[in-house]
Amino acid sequence: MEVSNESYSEVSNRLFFRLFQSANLLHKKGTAAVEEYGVTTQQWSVLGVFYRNQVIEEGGISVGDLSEYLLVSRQSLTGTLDLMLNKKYIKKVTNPRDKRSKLIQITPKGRTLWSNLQLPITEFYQSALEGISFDDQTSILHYLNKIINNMEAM
Amino acid sequence: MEVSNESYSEVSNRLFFRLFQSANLLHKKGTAAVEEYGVTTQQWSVLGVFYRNQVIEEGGISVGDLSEYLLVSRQSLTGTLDLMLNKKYIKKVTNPRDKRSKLIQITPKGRTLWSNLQLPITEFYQSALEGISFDDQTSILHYLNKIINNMEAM
DNA sequence: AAAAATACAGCAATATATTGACATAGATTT
DNA sequence: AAATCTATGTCAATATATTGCTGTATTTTT
Repeated sequence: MEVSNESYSEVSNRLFFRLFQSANLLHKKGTAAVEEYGVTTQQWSVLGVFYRNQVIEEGGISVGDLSEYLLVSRQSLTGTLDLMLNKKYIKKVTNPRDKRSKLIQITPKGRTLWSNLQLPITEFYQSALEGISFDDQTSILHYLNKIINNMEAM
Repeated sequence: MEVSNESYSEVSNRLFFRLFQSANLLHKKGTAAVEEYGVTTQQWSVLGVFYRNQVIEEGGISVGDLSEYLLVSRQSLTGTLDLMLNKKYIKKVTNPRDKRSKLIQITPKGRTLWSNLQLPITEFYQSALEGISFDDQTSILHYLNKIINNMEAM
C-alpha cells in the first residue's frame, strides 16, 4: 500500500503525542496506586534498582551509574534521592575507591517498603495492560527499546 | 507457550520502565531538536492544537478543553500558557458565552513559529523511528491508545 | 613531579507535572 | 428569587525534569 507523507506525519505525530500522554498518566495513576505508601513512580524505580544482581554484588550504586541506568540527569536524581534519604529508605556512603563518588544503598526500611509495593504495583500494571496479550506486551517493549536506542544515538 | 508469572511481571515492569524513560528522552531530545526556536515539547504540543479542525471552527480553545485534550492538569497548563503568552505565541480572550472561561488563540507570531518547527520536528520523529515500519508505527500507536484508555478508566 | 584534562555530585535557574484550595461565574434545586 | 452545587482558571506547595556551572578528586599527559 502506498502511504502518503501526510499519513506518515500524522502517525508519528500521534505516536509521540500519545507517548507523552501515557508517561504523564503512568506517573499520575501510578503514584495514586501506591498513595498509601506516599512514594512516587520515580522513587519506586529507584528502589527497584537495588534488586538488580549487579547492584547487589557491588553493595550499592553510584549516583552517576544510577543516573545512567534511569536515564535522568544527576541533578534530578539528587533531588529524588534527598527525599528518599529523609524518609530513610536509602543511605549514602562514601565510595572507598573514589572520594568523589558516593554509593547509594537501600535500608531495611526501604526493603520493607519495596515488599509492600509489589502487590499494588502489579495490580496497577495488570490493569493498565488489560486486553493486551503477553506477546503484544513483548512487542511494545521491543518497540520502546528501539525508539530509546534511536533517541540515545542522536 | 506457558508463561510464568515471573515473566509477566518482568515484561510489564520493563515495559513501563521504558515508557517512563522514552518520555523523558522525548522531552530532552525533542527540546534539543528545536533549540534554535527556544520552545519545549509541551509548548509545541500546545501550538499543534490550534490546527485541529474543531479548534479552528470554534476560534480558539478553553483552558479546560486544552487540559483534557493534552491530559495534563489545568494548573500545569496555566504555567505553560503563561510562558507562551509572554513570548506572544498565543493570546487569551474572554469567552463571550461564559465569563469564567477564557479562549486561547494562536497569534501570527505563533503561526510563524509553528511553520518553522515543522521541518526539525519531522526530522526528529523520523530519526527516532528509524528502522520501524509504518505498519509497526501504527501498531505502537494502537497499543499506546489502549494503555491510555486503560489508565484513564482507573 | 607537576600540569592539564576529565569525572563526580550537587547548586542554581527554569520548565512542567501533581494535588488541594480559593474566588468568581453558571447551573440546578428548592 | 434564593440557596446550593458545580465549573473555571489560578494560587500555593511539592516533586521531578533539564542545562550550565562549581569545587573537589582522580586520571592522563608532559
